[in-house]
Amino acid sequence: MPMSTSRPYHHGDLRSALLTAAERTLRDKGAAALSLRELARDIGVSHAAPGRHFKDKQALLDALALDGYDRLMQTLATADDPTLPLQPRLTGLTRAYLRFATDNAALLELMYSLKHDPDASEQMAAAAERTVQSLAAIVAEAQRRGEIIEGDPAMLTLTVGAALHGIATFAANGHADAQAAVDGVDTLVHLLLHGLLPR
Amino acid sequence: MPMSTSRPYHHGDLRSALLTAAERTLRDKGAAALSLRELARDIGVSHAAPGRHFKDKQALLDALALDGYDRLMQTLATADDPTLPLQPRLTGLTRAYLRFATDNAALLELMYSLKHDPDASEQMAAAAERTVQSLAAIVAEAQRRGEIIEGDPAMLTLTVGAALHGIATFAANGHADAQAAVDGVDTLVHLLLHGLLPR
DNA sequence: CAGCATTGTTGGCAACGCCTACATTGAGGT
DNA sequence: ACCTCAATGTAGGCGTTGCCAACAATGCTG
Repeated sequence: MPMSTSRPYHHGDLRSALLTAAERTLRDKGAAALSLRELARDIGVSHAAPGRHFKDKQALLDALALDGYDRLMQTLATADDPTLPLQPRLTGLTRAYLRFATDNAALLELMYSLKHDPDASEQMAAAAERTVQSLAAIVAEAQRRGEIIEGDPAMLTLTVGAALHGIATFAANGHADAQAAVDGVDTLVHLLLHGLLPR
Repeated sequence: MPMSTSRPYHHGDLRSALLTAAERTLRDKGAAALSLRELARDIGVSHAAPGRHFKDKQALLDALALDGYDRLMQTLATADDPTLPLQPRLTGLTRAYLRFATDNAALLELMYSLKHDPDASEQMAAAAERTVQSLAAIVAEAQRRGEIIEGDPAMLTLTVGAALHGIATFAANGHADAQAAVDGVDTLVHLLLHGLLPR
């Protein structure tokens, strides 16, 4: 493998090299600052080479977002401890989501961005749906155990999911101080479970 | 005013014309598809004219976002009925926010976007803060009336705000069907108030 | 009415996304 | 072993964009 003197004509794994470099740029300078030509320069290939692997700039962004969903789901799966009672279990999940959101703010924004290619949008929706499903499973299980009230599990999931997503985006955008948000997770989950009305 | 034959040298109100046209493009084709030169063409001025009113493309986007905050706050203020008990009051507000989010999805995405000019970011944060404050006032008032539990009002506000914001972005992004979200508002607010635990 | 700040115009520059034609490579079939 | 061919990378060009500088028209203000 003659890699020391002159780069071989074929890069070998340009596609993943592009994704890695793009992820870095996304993290550092945001999605709008991402340029295919600049990526090509950084990697050391010609300006048209990326076109072989992504028909579009948007196609690359879509791939990045899809990978983000995978990583998010894996993060949540790792953080989830099914042996815990509901409240600490949700608290842990929320913390994990919050950390992911603050660590990957630009990526999260991209994942939730409105303009993806129609077909990529389907994959996106499917990925999001899988994430929601894992939450729905937790809710359904808690219902079975009698830990939480009965009622349309989809609505319960939607409510919990909305709260989690909301706090995560607040943290990612700095609308709520990140550390304050993390500290407030216990309270937030508690409020979600016990409600705001006096008991 | 010689406006019939040849446009006068000065447009008269180019700044607001730009904002209006930009709003339309934003709604139709998204923020990324917005081009200063195209706006200038549509309005009928030279391609450099917008530069007199917005130093940057980002400056125009920032102005658009700030206007969005104003409109959102006005929408919420109009929808708010302080004479109502907490639950229907919150339900009404949530519905209004949901409608705004679905009617102005691209604008909302822009408003919550990460990359604004630093000074514009301050105004942005201030605008968001004002919106949160109006919600905080409702929470505080409900606490005074004994309608909801005591405790750090900031945390209660954060929780409610996160849920509202989450459901709104879900609806705007189509992750939850818009109509389903609207129909679910009653349930969502009810869950927020009563909690998920059995009583 | 003279001067000057405001607002618009023209032209140019570099960068970008995307396209087409061509070059190099590796893998599979005979 | 060869030959073909799809896959991958290169070179160049086109149209558009954001931004800048130099110049022109306008209208306010002393």
